[in-house]
Amino acid sequence: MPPPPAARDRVLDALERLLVASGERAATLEAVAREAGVSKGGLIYHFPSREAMVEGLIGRMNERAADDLALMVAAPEGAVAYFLRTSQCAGTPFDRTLIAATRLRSHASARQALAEVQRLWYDAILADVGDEIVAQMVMLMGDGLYYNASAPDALASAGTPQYQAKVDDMVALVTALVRLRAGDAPD
Amino acid sequence: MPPPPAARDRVLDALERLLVASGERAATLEAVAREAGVSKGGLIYHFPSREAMVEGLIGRMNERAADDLALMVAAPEGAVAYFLRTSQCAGTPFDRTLIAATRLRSHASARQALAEVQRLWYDAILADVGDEIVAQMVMLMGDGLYYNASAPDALASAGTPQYQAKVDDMVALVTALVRLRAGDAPD
DNA sequence: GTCTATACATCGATAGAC
DNA sequence: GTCTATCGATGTATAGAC
Repeated sequence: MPPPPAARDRVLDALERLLVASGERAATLEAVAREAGVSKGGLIYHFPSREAMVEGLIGRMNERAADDLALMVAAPEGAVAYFLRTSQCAGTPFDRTLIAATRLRSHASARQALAEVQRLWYDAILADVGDEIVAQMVMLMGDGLYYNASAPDALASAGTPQYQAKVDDMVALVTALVRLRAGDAPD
Repeated sequence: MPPPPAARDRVLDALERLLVASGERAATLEAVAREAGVSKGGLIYHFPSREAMVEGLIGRMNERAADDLALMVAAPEGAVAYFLRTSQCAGTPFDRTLIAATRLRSHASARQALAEVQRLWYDAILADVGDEIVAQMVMLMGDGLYYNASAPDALASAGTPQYQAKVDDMVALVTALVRLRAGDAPD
């Protein structure tokens, strides 16, 4: 298969930046084309409609999520530690794509894709901790980390040593929680 | 003080519904006016610009958040239990207003108002659990609950007995975690 | 494959009748 | 206090040159 045209990826990059920084309202065809450094006509050659452009971003999100999931299940530190650590959004391409996708939740296909990613994450986390409630707590914490990291202001402070340490503490607490549930169940 | 004009509140109600169900892009002046059952001119009498309408919603969010915080600190079950229980979004007016406000995060004033609400919540939760990391975990879980509840699909399934029980389990686990941290600190 | 030019709808906002 | 009518700007999309 031939490499995808570079302009197509530049358009999706631009779309992501606008979505993350300014929300869906700012991500018009004109603004995206300008941000990508192409004309409106050039953009529309790659994505014949706005909806197609949105679908293109969702497709990219699915691809990158699959790659990330493979890293997650293979992480030597465990799925939970990997999940919480990467949910703090250090600014990887996948982070940007995922946050951009959450700005498109008014589109049913984006909601569906995000729900599927969440399901896969949950399965991996459950396999790691072996406890449904703890797994759900971890999922909620991951959602919360993404929610907080996705504020345009917060993106700067993400990945600082203090923040890193905080997440490490949380991982330790979750581990303690798993031991607590497995070891001395009250009843 | 005279009662605020009913049309003004109807407009904000309509704005909330559109934001929650369809996102900011759908919340145009025309659509909001139609949903509220007034004309565009009638809407603009109450909110002279779209920005003023957005500020109106943020103002309502601040009012309702203050009321909710008072309930939270006075809750006999404790701030954490109250916080997690209400974060599952049973569909109260405050829930709708808060979720609608999260759809406006591209507006700096909305981000600022939401950050302030979070700060007040955090203080109340910290006072309850007395442990910074646990308090931050609870905050993240609350954000996660709101994130998941705010999907248009999810609003139906919120508040079911199963969901209620899940949150109760999480409250119990947090309580156990607090005891663990307070009682037998490893070092 | 990318551009310019343009059509047509809809947006936010104004003016003025009632 | 609410309406209708309308403006200029901007939105998505099309046609066709290069």
